[in-house]
Amino acid sequence: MTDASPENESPTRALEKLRQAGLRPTRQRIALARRLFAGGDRHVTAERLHSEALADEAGVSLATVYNTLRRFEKAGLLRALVVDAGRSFFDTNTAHHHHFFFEETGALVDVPGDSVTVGALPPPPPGTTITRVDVVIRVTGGCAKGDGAGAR
Amino acid sequence: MTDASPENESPTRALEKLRQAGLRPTRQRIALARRLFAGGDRHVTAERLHSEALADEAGVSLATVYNTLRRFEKAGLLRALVVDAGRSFFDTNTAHHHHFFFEETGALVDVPGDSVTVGALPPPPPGTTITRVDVVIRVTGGCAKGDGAGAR
DNA sequence: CGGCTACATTGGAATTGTTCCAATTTCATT
DNA sequence: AATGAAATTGGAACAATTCCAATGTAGCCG
Repeated sequence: MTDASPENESPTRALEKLRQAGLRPTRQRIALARRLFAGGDRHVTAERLHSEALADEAGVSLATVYNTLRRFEKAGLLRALVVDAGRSFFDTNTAHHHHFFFEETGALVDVPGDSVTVGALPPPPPGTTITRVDVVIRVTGGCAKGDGAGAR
Repeated sequence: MTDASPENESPTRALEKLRQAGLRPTRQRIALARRLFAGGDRHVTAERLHSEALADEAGVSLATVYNTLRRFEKAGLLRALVVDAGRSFFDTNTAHHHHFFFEETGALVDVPGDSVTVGALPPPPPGTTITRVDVVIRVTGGCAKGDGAGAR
């Protein structure tokens, strides 16, 4: 039986990620990395991850959650995105993809595969380079499940 | 000579907008509406608009700026957008269009015309309706001018 | 006009999400 | 085990925004 819940998941994947990023594998980082990378793709806020991590044996302070998320982001393990005022999401899927945003619930869900294509891009203003193109499809009315990672 | 600066601009357009939205044309709202709607399209933050409005005769408090922006938005006179953490922009162009975001300067500029086209949209999750699709093209390196309204 | 009422404005306090900081702890190496 | 660099932590500091209760004003009605 292969139980993939963050709790029981072998820390292998988490450790890999940390080593891959050249980050010291501390107790806290491992705990956070497990929660982030054990299952499928996730979209978490700092607060959410923190409250989850409280359940873990090694308590993790909110400051550390913020530090860690920022480090992970800088290391390319996460992508930050801002969709509504006042909170940032961190997306464990760093590949190029887009999002549904449920206006009522504030949930964020990956758009499956390549079902969004941006046609022509305008030339970037002279002297600039495009670093990334974000598409957010705002939807309303659904029963958005908390933290979806969309289809692959 | 047709001077279109907010100061001298006849309040006609501003008043129209207010009446159109069924909002009481108070001194403060008129002042703000003039600044917002007198020239071309704009992208302002609350703080920015507030500091501009201090120059106007009728002082406008920050609280009122926030109230007014929210009302204007609800009335469809403005569109709010959030691009980076910690501040909202209000866009006087409520038509369907997209944006360049200058990562260094935090400036936001309209993408000219229809030069971005979103190809296929995925079906919205069951039970939901798409309210809007935002495309943000993040660029870096340019000498972003403060508050651009892009080409038409 | 004078006054009534509902709506607006205001300053300041409160909230929220996030960053900063200085002191302590932990990791990795020797 | 000792050491130095890097990480963690609680709490203070911050910035953007909202809330609140008191005051002011627009518009209406007689």
